[in-house]
Amino acid sequence: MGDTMSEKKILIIDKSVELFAKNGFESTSVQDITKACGISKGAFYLHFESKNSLLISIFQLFLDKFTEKVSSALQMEVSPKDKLELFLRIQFEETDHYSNFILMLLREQTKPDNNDLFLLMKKMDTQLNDNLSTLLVDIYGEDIENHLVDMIIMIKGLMKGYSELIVMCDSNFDHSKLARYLLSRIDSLVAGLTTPFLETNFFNKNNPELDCSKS
Amino acid sequence: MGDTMSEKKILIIDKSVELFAKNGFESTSVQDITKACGISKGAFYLHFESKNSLLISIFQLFLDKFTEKVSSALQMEVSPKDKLELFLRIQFEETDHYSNFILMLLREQTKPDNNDLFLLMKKMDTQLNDNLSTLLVDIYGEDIENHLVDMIIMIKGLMKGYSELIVMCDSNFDHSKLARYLLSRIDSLVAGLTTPFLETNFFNKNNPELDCSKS
Amino acid sequence: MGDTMSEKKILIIDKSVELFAKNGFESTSVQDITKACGISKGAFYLHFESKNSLLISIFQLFLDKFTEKVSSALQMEVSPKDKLELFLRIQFEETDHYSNFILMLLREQTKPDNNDLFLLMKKMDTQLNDNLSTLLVDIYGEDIENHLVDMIIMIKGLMKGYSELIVMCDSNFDHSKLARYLLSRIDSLVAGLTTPFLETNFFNKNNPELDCSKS
Amino acid sequence: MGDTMSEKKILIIDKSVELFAKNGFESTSVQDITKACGISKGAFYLHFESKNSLLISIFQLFLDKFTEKVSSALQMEVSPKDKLELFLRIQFEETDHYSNFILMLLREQTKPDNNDLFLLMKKMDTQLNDNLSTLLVDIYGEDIENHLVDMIIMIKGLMKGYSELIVMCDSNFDHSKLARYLLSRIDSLVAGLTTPFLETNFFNKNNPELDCSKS
DNA sequence: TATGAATGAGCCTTCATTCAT
DNA sequence: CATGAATGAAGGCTCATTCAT
Repeated sequence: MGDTMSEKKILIIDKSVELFAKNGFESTSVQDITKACGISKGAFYLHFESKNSLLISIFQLFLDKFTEKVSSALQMEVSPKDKLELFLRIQFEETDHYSNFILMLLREQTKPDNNDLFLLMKKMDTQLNDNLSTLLVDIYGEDIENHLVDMIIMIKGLMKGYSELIVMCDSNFDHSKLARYLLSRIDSLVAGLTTPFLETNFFNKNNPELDCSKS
Repeated sequence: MGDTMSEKKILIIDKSVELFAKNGFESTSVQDITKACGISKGAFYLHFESKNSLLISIFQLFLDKFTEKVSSALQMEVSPKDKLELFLRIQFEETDHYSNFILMLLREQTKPDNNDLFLLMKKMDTQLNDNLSTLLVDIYGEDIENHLVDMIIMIKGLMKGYSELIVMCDSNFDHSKLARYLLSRIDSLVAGLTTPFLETNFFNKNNPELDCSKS
Repeated sequence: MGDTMSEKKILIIDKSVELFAKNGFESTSVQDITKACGISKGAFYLHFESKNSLLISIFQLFLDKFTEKVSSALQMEVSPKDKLELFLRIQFEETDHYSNFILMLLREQTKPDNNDLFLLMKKMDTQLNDNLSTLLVDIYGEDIENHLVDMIIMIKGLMKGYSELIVMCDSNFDHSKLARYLLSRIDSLVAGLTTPFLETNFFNKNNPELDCSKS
Repeated sequence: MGDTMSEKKILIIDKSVELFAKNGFESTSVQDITKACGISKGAFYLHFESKNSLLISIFQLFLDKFTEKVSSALQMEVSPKDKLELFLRIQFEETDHYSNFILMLLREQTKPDNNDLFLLMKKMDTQLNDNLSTLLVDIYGEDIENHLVDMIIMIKGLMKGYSELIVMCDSNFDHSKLARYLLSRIDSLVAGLTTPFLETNFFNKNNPELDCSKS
């Protein structure tokens, strides 16, 4: 997986992302994929161990790209608020790109074989939480700490609300504008905070193993 | 379906909700269901026409209960704000109950046969939007109208954020307290509104047929 | 079976003849039959050992009625030619009545269980052959004997040709007229006979066990 | 279907013709077929879309061969009577080959899916009628026209009478001799014609759509 | 590398038959 | 006599995966 990928492998991934997104994982047969790629069924298994491992490869690939984008954004020398805006924009951009596939992913949860996938998704969510934490503290100072958990839940909620719009409609939203809009909403939310709903250590306390912070 | 259900039928629904939630619809075989119920494969078809119709029955059942609860809440003689609070609480309570199943539902979108299901979900979402609209105008007056679409998207996002928590963790949240908390957050959001992101007629404009307001 | 039949049993036979004729034996379920009769599935098995035994009962019943009609006709004191005419007419009348069912019967041939049915059909055909033999000799004298086998084959062919018409179309043919018409054709055939095609002992020689004279 | 067929496909057709003929279509499972062929269940679907489409393929195949044989015969430069003889011989030869299967075919009338099959059979019968019409007029002149419908019914009856013999027994009949024999019988029939039984336009009048001339 | 025929487990569904009531 | 819920074998079909070429 870490290897540079062959053209064929990339082709398979591209086409299958498309098909999975459109029809779902279970309803897309290996045959469908190979036909879309113009290759033989055998060729598929030359590149992937199984249909399931393809799914994991795709997600891994997505996660890698995403992580890289985000971390390079976070290293830029701009104000914390600009960083959060950038961060939000990246979320929307990536959602826009992988959207349907991501939606589909949410389905194939806990099957024994897909446990690897589950772990990957958990890892991704943890990253997201950590990044948001850091950004929020950078922006709003240490006073926000009592509200961190709530804020993260809410921000992810807001993002998901608009992400779904991006997925469901083909609306070509202006991601930059949307990011700025949400930044402003976040400001409002923070301004009105009084008593937190969730405890500060909520993420650590709940389901130490199967962490609750899964999105 | 409206009939009083036989014990067996209820058993099948209960177990299948559980299994669908855990493994997904496609990955749960009728065999799995009947085994979990301790009945024969044939017995399943005594109660449901098909695996698919079971899915629809479940959703219909959920929708009926939910609709009833909501509409009786909306008819209570309390302040608009109290109504919204009640409304939110009901969402969380119901989510808590059907949780995983609902999550799973979001997946089986495109299958031809599940078109009925899709329509049901669309209907439910439209109801949700309408109810929220009315409540918001009641509370914040006509000035909110320009922001209705954004507010609905955001409120649904916030609710979903916390709903997922309810689903993922087994945390016994205080739904009342959560509703009050969110009410306060909604106040903050409204207080900070300036320029809307989405147009007022967004729901009507996008995919008139296959309305975008699907959640 | 020899017993006088209960009303219920007759009801079942009537309805099932109809259904078998319309949809075929395999495609008609016991459920279909009991629903058409307005009785429970259990009641069916009170009257018939199995679906298969029902089939045999029906055929037996048909055969009994038919045999009786024919034999009473053959005992009438009329000219041999009139007897043949009567004989032909009965064939068409019965065909008209049981038509679709008879057609259907031709299908469920040799299945292990239906061996009884096969024997019944063989028996019926043998009777038919014997009757035709006697009548032909009565009419055309001993000279016809060399041609008996051919004549039987041909007469049955002619009858079947017109029987199919009766079955396929709903044409209300005048069975009497048709019988007279065929009588005339048979005359023509006999008039032109020269060298037989089949040997006199054809029916006895071929397949002693599984006699070839099956229709 | 027009393609040259793979050996495997031919094997499946051969074995299934045999099994269908012996047990009927409904009572022959795909499993039965594949077992008889020594292949796996899945392999069947590599060659045929469905069990039903196999049936149609077989019939189509038979019809093609048959049509070709007949039409090449009809183009030969011989006397009309010789043509009819040839025509009859071909019927018997082909019957001899596909025999039981054809018999079985007559059964699966009403199934929705088998509508294609029904149309094919109707087409074949219409061809048969047309060919016989032409041949009869060529041989017996225009005087026969009033009797065409009856003659066709009767000739098909005679043919069926002997065809069944071919099917039921394994008798190795001399098809040539049989054809000549029947030619002579047809002569006798024509010689004795007086008043027709069926009207000239019978085929056109009855069930214009679902023509009655189905055999 | 690449192919695609072949496999066989598994899926949804139907249905003849049984049996407790 | 009558019921109908329950059974489970069997049917048509799909599909991930393998393997000889």
